[in-house]
Amino acid sequence: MPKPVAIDDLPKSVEEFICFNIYSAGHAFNRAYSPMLKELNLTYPQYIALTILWEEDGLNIGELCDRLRLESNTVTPLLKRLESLGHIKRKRGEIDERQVFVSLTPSGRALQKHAANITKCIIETTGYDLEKLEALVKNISNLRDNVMRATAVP
Amino acid sequence: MPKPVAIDDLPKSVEEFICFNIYSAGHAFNRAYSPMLKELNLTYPQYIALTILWEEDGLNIGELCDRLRLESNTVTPLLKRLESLGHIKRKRGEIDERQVFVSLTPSGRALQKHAANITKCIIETTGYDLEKLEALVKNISNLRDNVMRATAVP
DNA sequence: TTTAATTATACCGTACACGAATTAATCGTG
DNA sequence: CACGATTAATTCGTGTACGGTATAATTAAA
Repeated sequence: MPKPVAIDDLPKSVEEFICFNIYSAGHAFNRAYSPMLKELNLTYPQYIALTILWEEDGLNIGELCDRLRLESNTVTPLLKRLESLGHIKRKRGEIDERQVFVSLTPSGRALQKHAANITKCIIETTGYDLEKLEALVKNISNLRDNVMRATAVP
Repeated sequence: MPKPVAIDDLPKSVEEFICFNIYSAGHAFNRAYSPMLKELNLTYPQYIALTILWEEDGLNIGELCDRLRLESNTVTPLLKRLESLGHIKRKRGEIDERQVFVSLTPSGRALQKHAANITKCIIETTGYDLEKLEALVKNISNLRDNVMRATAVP
C-alpha cells in the first residue's frame, strides 16, 4: 500500500508531474524514431503494430488493440493504411464474421530486418544501458497497468 | 557512460520497449484525466498549458512551446481554442511584433481551484506514493532530456 | 425461436502533433 | 542605409487518438 497523498506535497509545476514527463518523453521518442521510420515510409504507431505482428502474426483487430492499448477506432484506419502500403492483409473470420484477422505480407515481413538497428539507435539516444532501461520499463509498465486498472469501467 | 548495447540482448517485444511503455502509459494517463477534464471542458494538452500559465503568466508562444516540448504549429491552434473558450488572451509584443504573449483571463485563472484535486486523483490512480513518483519523474525527465539532446539538430 | 442483449468492427467529428511551406518582423553585414 | 539571413508565429496536409454512434453478426433469454 502506498503512503496516503499529502495535499501540501502535491507537485504544482508540470515539470514535476509524472503524466507530463511521460507525455513529453513520448513525443521525444516519436521525434527520435521519425527520421529512421521516414526511410521506411512508416509512422511510429504503424511500426509498433508491425512489431507486434512480427512476433505473432494473424491476430485479429481486438487482440491487436489489447496489445497496443488502443481503441479499435484508432487501429482500424491505421491498419487500412498499412494495408494500402502493402504490408498487411485483412481477412474476415470464417467462424465469426465479425472478426477481422491481420496477417503480414512478404513486404511487411521484410521490414523486420531493419528492426534491430532501429532499436539499437533508439536505445543509444537514451544514454541508458540495457539494465537501467529494463528496470525503468518494469516501473513504467507497472504504473501504466495501475492507471489502466483504476480507470477501467467495471 | 552507459554500457555498450549488446545486439543479442536487445528487447524484441514491444512490451519490453521503453518507448512503447511510455507511449501506452501516456494514453493511460490521458484516459485517466479525461472524465475530470471533461467537466471543465478541457483537453489534457489544454490543461497542461493552463498549468504552466498558472505558474507563470504572460509567457510568449515560443516560451510556452519550450516548456510544453511542442512545436509552435501544435501550440498555436491549441491556444486559439483556449482563447475562444475565454480562458486566455493573446497579444502581439510591442517591442518585437513577431512575438505573441499569452495571459490568463479571470475565467482561466478560476480553473486553477480544481487543480489540486485533479492532481490528487491522478496520483491515486498510479498506486504510487509521492516519494516513488518523484524518483520516477527524475528518471523519466532525465531520459527525455537525453533523447531530446541526442535528437536535436546542431 | 423470435426477440433482446452483447460483441467486433467501422464511421464520424474534434483535437492534437508534426513536417513543410508561408508571412511578417527583426537582425547582420557590408 | 540596404538587403539577404534569421526568427516568431501561422497555415496546411497527413496521421493518430478517442468519444459517440452505427452496423452487422453472435449469443442469451423469454
